[in-house]
Amino acid sequence: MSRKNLGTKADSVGAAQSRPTLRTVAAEAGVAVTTVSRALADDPRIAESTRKRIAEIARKLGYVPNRAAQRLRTGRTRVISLLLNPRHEFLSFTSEFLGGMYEGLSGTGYAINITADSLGDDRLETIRSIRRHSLADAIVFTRTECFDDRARYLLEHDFPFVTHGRTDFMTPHPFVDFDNEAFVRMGIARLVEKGRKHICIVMPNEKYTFGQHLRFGARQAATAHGMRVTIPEDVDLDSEPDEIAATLRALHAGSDAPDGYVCVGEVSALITLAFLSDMGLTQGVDVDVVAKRASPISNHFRPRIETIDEDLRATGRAMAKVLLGRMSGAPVEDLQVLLQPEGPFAISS
Amino acid sequence: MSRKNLGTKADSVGAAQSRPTLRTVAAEAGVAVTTVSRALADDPRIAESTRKRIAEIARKLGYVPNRAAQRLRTGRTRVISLLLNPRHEFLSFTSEFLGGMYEGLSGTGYAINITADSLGDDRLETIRSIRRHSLADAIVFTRTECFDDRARYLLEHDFPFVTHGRTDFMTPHPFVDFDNEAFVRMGIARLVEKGRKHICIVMPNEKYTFGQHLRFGARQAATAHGMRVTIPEDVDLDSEPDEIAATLRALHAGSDAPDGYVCVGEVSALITLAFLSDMGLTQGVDVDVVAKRASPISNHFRPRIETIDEDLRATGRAMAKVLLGRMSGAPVEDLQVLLQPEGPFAISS
DNA sequence: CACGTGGTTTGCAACGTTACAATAGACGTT
DNA sequence: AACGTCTATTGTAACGTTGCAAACCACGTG
Repeated sequence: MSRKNLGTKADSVGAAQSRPTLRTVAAEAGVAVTTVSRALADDPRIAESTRKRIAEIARKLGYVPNRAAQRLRTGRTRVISLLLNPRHEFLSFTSEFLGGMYEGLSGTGYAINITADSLGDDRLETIRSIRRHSLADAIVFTRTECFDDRARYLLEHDFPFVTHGRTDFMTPHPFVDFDNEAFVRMGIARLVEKGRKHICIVMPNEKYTFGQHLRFGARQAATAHGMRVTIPEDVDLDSEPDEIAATLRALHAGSDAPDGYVCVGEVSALITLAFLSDMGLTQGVDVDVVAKRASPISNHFRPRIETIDEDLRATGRAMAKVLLGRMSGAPVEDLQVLLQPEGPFAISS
Repeated sequence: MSRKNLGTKADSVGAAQSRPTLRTVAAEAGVAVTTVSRALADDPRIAESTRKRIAEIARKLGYVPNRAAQRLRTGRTRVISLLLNPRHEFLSFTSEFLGGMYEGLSGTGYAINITADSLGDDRLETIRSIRRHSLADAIVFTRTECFDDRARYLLEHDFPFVTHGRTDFMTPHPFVDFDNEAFVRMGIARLVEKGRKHICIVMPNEKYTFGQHLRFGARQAATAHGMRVTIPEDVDLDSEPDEIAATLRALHAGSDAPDGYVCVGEVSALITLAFLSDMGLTQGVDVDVVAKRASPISNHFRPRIETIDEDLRATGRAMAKVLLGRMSGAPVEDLQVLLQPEGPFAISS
């Protein structure tokens, strides 16, 4: 039971119960610890033959590297922090996106760590803490703002990060974004095809860069098609559903009410459909709705609406790729991805 | 620029740029490293006066403990792994739940790590890997099955875990569950109040324990109220929406069609409402629907349905509490939480 | 005045890994 | 035969923390 190790170095069997370490493997292979470390890291300085032999022995012994020791030694964590805002990210967004990131990181040894970015008052505090405690090698966040303080902080400290969405900073940084301009143009074009004359965009948010892109794309399309486009002010994605419904109602009450709606997300779509239902308006007759679909739940919305898709799983995968690129020092121009919308699709199922 | 440290021990200033360590603090305070370690860990062996003094110095120097070193030394990670199935958990479920867990763990120094539990073929492999690589101190998973292989494995290896949902194992283990029996009884009772005669439960899954509870509760309620309850077979939560709709349609086509529906989740509710809409059935007239509400999106469903709430945020918080309890060795009977449904509520907004 | 007795504090030795400088062979060149 | 020049491998020393055994220091006691 308590067989003690006597030899300090030459014990090839030794520690019966605990996990094998580099030393165990080295003893078994009759080489130095360093050699094993290098061999397993595919260091070219180790001869192919010994490399193979050591790999085989390590496999046989069931050796797994101790992450904590690696972290201590190298200072890198192999962890990526995903910042989530628990007040906002209650939607399917998170999971699809997460799944994609996970796919993209699988096999790389990187783990994803969830961090809520604003349980306290100061969301920067969370990021500072990640940096100071070395909790992650890189940070990802969403709902990027035009002059995002998080991005500014991370740029200043040269800490690897990737944003979902662009910023308006002069300094380029890695991002993955959805082409919301194209999205809104497509949405409006589709509604124009259907003969709609006055289109309401529900509900971009000026604060976020993607809101700016939506506005810009909407204005472009309005000019191109010579038609009316309304973007309600003082109300946005983050507003209470009641407020949003009230705004839509007010807009509808005026003369020249919208007869087409482009919804920028799934909650927006649900709210819009609820509004139409409450007002007794019929989709496809009185008005038409086109919405961004980012998850399968859109398929079940009734009345059916047409959708233009944002592939969040692909977004997550792209995010992972960009992250890995950032950490291996790829040039920033290769780390800026703009994903295109697909559609419009009529929901069939 | 390259000022070298000369003294090995007595350098109180030294390393200008890098993070202060225990040694730095010790040097500054003129005490041993061990003393600092103990002082910061509130070890009673350190005199109150020195403890305070050291704490103050540590604060001033901006000392933060190196997690990697702590992990290496203690063997504990301060990480909790949340297993998610990327094929299933695409819903708001995840985020609300996550938010709650995060709240519950905030201030404890524990981080949440996301792990997809079945990107490969074998979901146990993921868990083995967590155990073998010491990637986490505890594991959380959802969609618990009656004889869950994950739970069995973790029980066998005495690895801390908490399930969302119960199992049928004899060995008790920590869990947090929602009282689905009570939920379905409430749902049926409400439909009975509304004069409904034949109720369909959409769509529990036999495989999961919660499906069993739903069935059991439904049968109980059926007997109590002397009414008909149908639980479609061969189709469940995880089925394709098309199949589910087809089943509902088939059921509706038969004589004695259901006139009341209890939906066990938000997707189920959306699918049911879509089905009703497609069939031209009017909620509140031809049929009534009661659904579990687990996130704010239910509020926007139209036609409005009554809901019975599962508070996922509270679930997450309870989860965190149970986890902490498990890791500090609390008796298992204190680590079994059954949360009650609230409602029924008529959606107002 | 020597002597335990507690409460405090100290040094040392790990934990498992990797970076760095050094060394041992093998081999062709002068 | 002595010399450099590779290439493959080795030892040693950290990284920052905590557990353990030992030591210190008043202080009251016999």
